[in-house]
Amino acid sequence: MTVTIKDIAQQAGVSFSTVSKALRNSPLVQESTKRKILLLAEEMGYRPNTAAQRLVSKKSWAIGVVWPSVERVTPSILITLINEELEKYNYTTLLSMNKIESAIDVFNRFQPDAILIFYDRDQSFIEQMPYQTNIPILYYGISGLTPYPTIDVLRGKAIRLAVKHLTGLGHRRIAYLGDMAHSDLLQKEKIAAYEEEMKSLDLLPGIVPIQSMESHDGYVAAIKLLASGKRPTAIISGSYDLTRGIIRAAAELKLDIPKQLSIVSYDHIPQMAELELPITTVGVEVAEIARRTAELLVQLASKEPDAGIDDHIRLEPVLTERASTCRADEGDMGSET
Amino acid sequence: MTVTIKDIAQQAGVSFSTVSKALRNSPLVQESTKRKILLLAEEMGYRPNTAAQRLVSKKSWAIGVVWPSVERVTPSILITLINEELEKYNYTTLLSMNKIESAIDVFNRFQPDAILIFYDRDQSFIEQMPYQTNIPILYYGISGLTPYPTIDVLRGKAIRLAVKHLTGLGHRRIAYLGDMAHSDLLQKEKIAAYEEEMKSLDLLPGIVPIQSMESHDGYVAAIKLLASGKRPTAIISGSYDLTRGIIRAAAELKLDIPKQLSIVSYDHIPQMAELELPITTVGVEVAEIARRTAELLVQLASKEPDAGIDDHIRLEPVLTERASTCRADEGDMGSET
DNA sequence: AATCAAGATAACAACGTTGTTATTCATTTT
DNA sequence: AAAATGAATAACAACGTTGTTATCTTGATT
Repeated sequence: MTVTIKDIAQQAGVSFSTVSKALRNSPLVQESTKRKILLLAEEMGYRPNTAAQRLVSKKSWAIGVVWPSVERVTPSILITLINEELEKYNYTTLLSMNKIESAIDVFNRFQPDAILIFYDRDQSFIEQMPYQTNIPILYYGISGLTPYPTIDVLRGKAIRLAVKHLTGLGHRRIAYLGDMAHSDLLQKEKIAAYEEEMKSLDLLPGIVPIQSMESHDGYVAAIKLLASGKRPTAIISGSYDLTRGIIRAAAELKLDIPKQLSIVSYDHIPQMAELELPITTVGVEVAEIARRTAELLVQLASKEPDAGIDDHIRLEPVLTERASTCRADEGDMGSET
Repeated sequence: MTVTIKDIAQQAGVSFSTVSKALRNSPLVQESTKRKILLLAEEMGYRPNTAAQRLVSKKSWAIGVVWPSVERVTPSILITLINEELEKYNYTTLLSMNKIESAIDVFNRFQPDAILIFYDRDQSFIEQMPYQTNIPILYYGISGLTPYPTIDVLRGKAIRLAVKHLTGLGHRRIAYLGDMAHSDLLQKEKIAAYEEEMKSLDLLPGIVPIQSMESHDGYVAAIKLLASGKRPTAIISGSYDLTRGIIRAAAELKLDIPKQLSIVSYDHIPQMAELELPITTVGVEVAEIARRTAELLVQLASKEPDAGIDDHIRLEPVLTERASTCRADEGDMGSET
């Protein structure tokens, strides 16, 4: 039913190996026959059989991604960008939404050249390691806890940058608004850094714990925080989604950003600059994360035991100053407790 | 590097074809050798090479899904369930997050046995049809507009059920809260049905248009709607996400559901019963959609030009009464305009 | 003891590619 | 004119499976 190189060969009156070479633009076949074959292939609707290619070449040109059905914005942007980066290397991205274990099963059957696993706080993944597979694995978002290559952001450092930026602007009452859910190690690292940094500056940490990371959670928490008497002059937000909620809350309470409230948000994504009010951010630019992740994946995929590749990357965050932060207004400033 | 049946054969001292048969549990090989081979395979960490299997069997046992990076809850649940259903048929689900055209490209290379495309309002998909592929395609969520097999919910009918239920309970002021974005045909069908049904009952339709389908949009719209003087006694919500927003709004305004406000929501998902207040819903149970979709996909995948399969399915919605609706309270009822 | 059946295993072709090696044929070189 | 060269193409093996066919045992039947 489907067209193979043999069918083309017959039509063209050449051997099938000539067709193969012509399609791969080998210098071993004459220009004129090459053109003829290419034309025929197009006409006949030829599509190479990847199973056969894979069988002989040992490459699938696919990267499997374990995608823990996330609904948050930032990871969703990240995976989109990684996909784009991988396309540049001629790789195709395939997602599996199963739990890690069974996703690995799927990929064992499908044999992508490498697997990318996103850390998911709902997965008790540690017990299951190491996974039963011989496909190289890259973990995103969790350093130090897996035997596998990892790429991650120095989250703690990002938060420290935020604290320093705000104290540098004269702020003393700086609250942190973020997820404190039980097992989410990514969030924990940020919170620990915040507390440490504040204490080292002799400031009182004020953490607003919330259960989930949705925008509305940020809104509710911010309303509560800002409506109280001794409100902070600055907030560090744990994510883009939360920040949107905080902005809504501030608008509702008629608080001027940044005059009455400075905001620094984690998550360095383009959307931050496109909000009604451009937000000062800390974090690694999501495009850079994507670039580095894709690069590392491709290295891992090419199996050459190249030895020397650095496969425990922690990316350096930066602070990007935008319109949401300014000097603390002395008049509006509360006394530190 | 990787273990093949030939390696096992050598270890076991039998021919590789015997190994193949043993692994597939053929009756043609002795029980004792079968056991020996199975054991060896396990020990040596054998994994069948799917490329080879596919090459000879012409089946990939995979279904490709074009997944338009959706962040809404319901489609996300749906795809999860479809995945589970397909596993029962031994199929594996692979997602591609590319735009339809390039997702098709990916799948052309990977050759799943069928492709499922989710209708996405952001895709101007119609111009591109028909797609360049010979893999069978199933469309979800858009009937009548594609030449491809389709599975869909009778959305209009669902909304009519909602209107009838509410009028049957004596409600006359019934608002519809849903997305009216430009090009979203799925939403349009619901709105049209709502208007028609209301008019046929001599009631004045009241549509609250919103731009997006996120929970917060529902919240904002509901606050505006309910805080006004002549508020409706019932709301029909266009989706689960919106409904959550509406519930929050009602709580904030101290409106009792259902005494002061009845709610019927589109989207028949289990989560509806698990909210603080179980919600009356209309729609096709998401598990049923998943079941029927998987069933149809498998039929399409098995290529047999079975002729007789019905490949334009529209599912019948049902109304599930829960705690969010009750008789209209005469006292609280506004006069219809 | 020679023949037959059957049960068990081995051998082989095929799937659609790629890469290597062999063949053909027209040219150039002697 | 015979030999050497080189370009173009053909032939073939290999990748790891599956399914069909062939071969070899072993024990039962005559």
